[in-house]
Amino acid sequence: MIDMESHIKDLLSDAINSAVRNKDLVFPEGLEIILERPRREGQGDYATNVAMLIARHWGMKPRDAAEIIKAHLGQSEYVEKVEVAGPGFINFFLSDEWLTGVIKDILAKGPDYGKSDIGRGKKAQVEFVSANPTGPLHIGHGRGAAVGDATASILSFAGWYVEREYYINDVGLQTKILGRSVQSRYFELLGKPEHAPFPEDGYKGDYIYKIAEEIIAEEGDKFFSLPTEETLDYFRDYALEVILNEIKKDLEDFRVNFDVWFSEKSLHERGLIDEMVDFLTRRGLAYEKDGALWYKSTLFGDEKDRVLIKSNGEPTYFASDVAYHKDKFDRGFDLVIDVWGADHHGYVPRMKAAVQALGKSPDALQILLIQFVSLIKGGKLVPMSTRAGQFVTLREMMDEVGVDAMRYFFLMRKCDSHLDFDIDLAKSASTDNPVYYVQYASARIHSIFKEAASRGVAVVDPEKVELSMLSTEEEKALIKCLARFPEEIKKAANDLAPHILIYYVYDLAKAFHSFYNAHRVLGEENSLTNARLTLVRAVKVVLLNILHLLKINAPEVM
RNA sequence: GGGCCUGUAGCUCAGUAGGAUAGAGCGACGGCCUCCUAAGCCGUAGGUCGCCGGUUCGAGUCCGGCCAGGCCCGCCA
Repeated sequence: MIDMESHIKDLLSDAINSAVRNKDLVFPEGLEIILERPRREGQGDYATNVAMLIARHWGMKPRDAAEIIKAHLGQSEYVEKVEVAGPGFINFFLSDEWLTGVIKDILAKGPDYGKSDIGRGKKAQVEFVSANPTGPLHIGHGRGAAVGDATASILSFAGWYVEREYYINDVGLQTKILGRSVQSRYFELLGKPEHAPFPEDGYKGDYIYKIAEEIIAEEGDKFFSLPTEETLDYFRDYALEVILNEIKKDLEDFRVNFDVWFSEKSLHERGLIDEMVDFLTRRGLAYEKDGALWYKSTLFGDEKDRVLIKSNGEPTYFASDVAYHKDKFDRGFDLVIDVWGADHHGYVPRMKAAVQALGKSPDALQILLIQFVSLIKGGKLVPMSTRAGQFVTLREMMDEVGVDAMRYFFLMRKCDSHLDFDIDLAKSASTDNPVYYVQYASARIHSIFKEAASRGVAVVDPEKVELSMLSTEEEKALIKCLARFPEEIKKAANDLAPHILIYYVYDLAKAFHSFYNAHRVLGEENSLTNARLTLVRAVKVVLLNILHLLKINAPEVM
C-alpha cells in the first residue's frame, strides 16, 4: 500500500514542473506542497492550496493557476476525480480501489498498522512524574503519568527509541523534613513527644504515622537512648524507601513502567555537579559574585542570571538539574522531554538556557507543562490543597473510578489546558462517558465475531473478499476514518500531544457505531457478510492498536 | 511591575504551517430495538471565536494594545 499523501504530493510536484516547462513559468523558491483533509463533504479526500501560493509568482489568479496544475496532473488509479474549487483549492477524490486497499493494508500489517519511521531510530527520553518521595502520589501526578507515558508510547510507535525515566529527589531539605516528621511521630507514638518536636513545615499526613508505626514494630524503642540528630538519617532513609516503594507500586498499577529510576543522590556521589560547574566555568559561562557562583543564563534569553553554588558552598536545586540534564545528553539522547507541573513554568527559560550552555539546541529539550486537575463530584469542586495535606491520592482515584477511565480522562485534554475531572461521569456506565463509548465499540466487535463463530461463518482471506461491496455512506466513512490512523500518529508524535489520539479513537468509535446501527454484518448475502466482516476485522485492528498504545483496556464483554 | 498559560455554542473542550459555509460531546427538543450488546443510532435548535486595531487575496489561527481568570517571578526544593 502506498503512502497516499506522498503519492499525491508527487503527482502535484510533477504537474507543477511540467506546467513550468510548458508555459515558461518559474518554479518558486522553497515552495512546499501542503495537503490537508477538508472538513466538508464534497471537498474531496485531500486538498491543497498550492495554486493559491503559486499564483502570485505566475502572475495569475489562483483559480487559473489551479486549472493549469490540474491539466498537467498525471493519471493515478487511486485518484477518481480532481476538482478546482473555492478560491483556488485543488481537491482530490480517491477511488474505490484506494478504499479496499486500506482494508487489505490494515489486515496485512496488524499490530504494526499506523507505525511510522519519522523518529528514524533517534533516541528520546521522557522524564515524568518525578514526584518527591515525601508523600503519596496525588491526582496531579496521575495526569503527568498518563501524559508522559502515552507520549513515550506514541514516540516509540512513530519510530523513536524511547526511554522512560523517573528522577528521584532523594537529597536536600525536603527529605530532611520528611525524616524529622517521621522521627517526631515515632516519639509521639511512644509517648515522648518532647524528644523531637514536629517540624513547622513537616508532613502532616496519616502515612507518616504509619511509617512511624512500622519502625516501632521493627525496632521498638531503641532510638530512645540515642541523640535525635544521630538517628535522623535512619528515619529519613527508611521513610524515603517506604514511600518510593509505594510510588512504584501506584505507578505500576497505573500501568506505567519506567526504564530508569534516576537518583539525585547519585549525581552528587558521582561528582557530576562539580563536573558540570567546571564545564561551565571553563567556557566562561559562570562567575563569582557575593560569594556565590552564578550561571550567565541571560546570555541565552533568561531574565536574570542564576545561582549554581550558594555562598554557603551548597549547590542549588538548579545546579542539580543542570548536571542532570547534562547527564541526559551525555547519555546520547537526541530529544529530552520533561513533564512538569504547570506551576514550574517560570523554570523553563533557565532550563532552556542551560541546555544551550551545554552546546545543544534549545529544541532538544521539550517541556510539557501539565495544568492542574480539578475534581468535580456531584457537580461541585472537590477542595484540594497539598499544603493542608488535603488531597485525593492516585490510589484512591484508581480504587474509585478505575484505571481505564482515569487514563482516558487525563489524556482527553491538551496538557496545558485545565482539566475538569468529573468523577461521577468517569464512573458512569452510560452514554455520556466517552471511555465506555469507545470500549463499547470493542465489545460490540467481539460480539459480532462470537456470533459469527456460532453461526459457522468463517473468516475469509481479505484477498478473496469482494471488498467493493462496501459501498454505503457509513462503510466508506468508516474506511476513510481507518485510513487516517497513520497520519494521526504522526501528528500526535510531532506535537507531543496524546489528546490527538483520544479525539481520533472517539471518531473511530463513532464511525463504527454509525455503521453498526445502519447495517447488519451477519445474515446478509454471503459476499456482503464477508466484506463487512473483513471491514470489522480492520476496525478491530486499529481500535486495539490505539487502546494498547494508550494502555486502556479493550473489553470483549460489557 | 515583568513573564507564562487560558478565553470558541448554556456546560466541557477540539480546531492541522493562515484557507472553503465554525467542529465534537454533554445538556435541551423530536424520532429509532421482532434483528450481531439501545452503555447505541438518526435528526433539530444553539456562535459578533474576550474586546479594539494591524498584516493580506483570505485571520479562531500571525502581530500590537486592552479586558478577565489561573500560575510564576528566592543564594527554597
